Amino acid sequence: MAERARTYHHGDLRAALVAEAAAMISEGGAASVTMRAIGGRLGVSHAAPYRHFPDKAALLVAVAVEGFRRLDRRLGASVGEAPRSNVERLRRMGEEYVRFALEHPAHYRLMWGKEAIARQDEPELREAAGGLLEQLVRAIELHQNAGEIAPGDPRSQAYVAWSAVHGLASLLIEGQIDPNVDVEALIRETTQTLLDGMRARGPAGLR
Amino acid sequence: MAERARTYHHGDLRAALVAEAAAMISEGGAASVTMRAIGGRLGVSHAAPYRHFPDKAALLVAVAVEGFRRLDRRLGASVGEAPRSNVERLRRMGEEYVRFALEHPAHYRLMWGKEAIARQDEPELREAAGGLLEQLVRAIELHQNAGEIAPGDPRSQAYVAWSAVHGLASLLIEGQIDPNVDVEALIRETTQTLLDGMRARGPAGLR
DNA sequence: AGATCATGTTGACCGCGTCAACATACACGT
DNA sequence: ACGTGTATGTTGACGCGGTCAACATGATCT
Repeated sequence: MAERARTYHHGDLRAALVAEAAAMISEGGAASVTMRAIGGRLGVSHAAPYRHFPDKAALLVAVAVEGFRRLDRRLGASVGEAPRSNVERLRRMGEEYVRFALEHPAHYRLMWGKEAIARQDEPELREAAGGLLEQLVRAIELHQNAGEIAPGDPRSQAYVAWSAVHGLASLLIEGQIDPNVDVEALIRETTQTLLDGMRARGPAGLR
Repeated sequence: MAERARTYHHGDLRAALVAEAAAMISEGGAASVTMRAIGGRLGVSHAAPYRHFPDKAALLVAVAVEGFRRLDRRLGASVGEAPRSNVERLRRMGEEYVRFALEHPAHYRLMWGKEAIARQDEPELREAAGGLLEQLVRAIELHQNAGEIAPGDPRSQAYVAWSAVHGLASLLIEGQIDPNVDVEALIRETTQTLLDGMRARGPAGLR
């Protein structure tokens, strides 16, 4: 981001808008992101963004989508180096998921701000979030085949796992967790409990 | 709510504001809650609310606090009728927690909207949310004493459990879960997996 | 070169949060 | 009963932010 700001036309305003919005979210929280401010920071008029996004919500959706993609890539990378047994993949994905949220709290929050975004349908958003789920499902299937976790619909198991890490991430981000607790330990305990629960059920059967 | 609207003074505007705001949130989502609109609906001027709350955030905090209290009471009630063994209490609390969120999505969302509320410190809010945690901790201790779940710091276990149900509630509310899945079944599977994970760990020990 | 479309700019509108100045009514000591 | 102070409401204004319409500029294609 160093070779423009020259003339009337910007070059690639759309991308710049998304990037700048993401940056502002990280710096000053979602409230600091204003159409006018973002335009100003890019040396462009307050209405320029409307040439690329129908409204603010659409811009935010784009930012959220980018967040999902980033998270997706990161989970993929974290799993690459993991041994493929002993639910190690799943564990790493879970831990990495929470860490991502902790590193980018405002961005993560935005990804979930249906209220703020309104567009719950936005196909792009659904798709981006769906990618995450897919990756989770694949990891679960892998562990299932290895007999490391209980058989069953991998999709619903994925939802369970997702719930656990998303919930923990939310609690941490929103400051609901006593600052004295050891966050890393809590993350480990959460994933461990989750994985224990997903391991083949005892003879008592399900339910 | 039927015997006022008579004169200059309202009687108990403060309470009415909180109630009305809560109602509007349920009806039209958080975005529909505006200081002016709420005043209008109560037959009062647009600035009247400022006699009771320093700003909008404060009003929303009050609404959120009320939500936490309601949820707290509800969990307490659900546990009352439960057998006190076999992690039944914990299971019911978890299921009831998620149901509450599903029944009052906008309200539930507000309770977590740090971004929307800003006041992360607000002692009242912390206290209300803390009450929930306390109740959870107590249930866990009870089951621990009965040897039904693993020993260990009940507080961190409570965070784990809270994470799971809060995460599931969020996913459901935000529409991240495939509408075709059986929600009730998913709730049961989530709590079951969680409880299985919390049950006394196998001989392999922790971690 | 000329026409056309995409991209920016300017200037306005409106709603919302908030504040200051003013109004009213209730409470309380006399 | 009677003032009078304080809590509670009202009015009007300000500024900000989202958005739109009208206009300007520049790239692109022939």
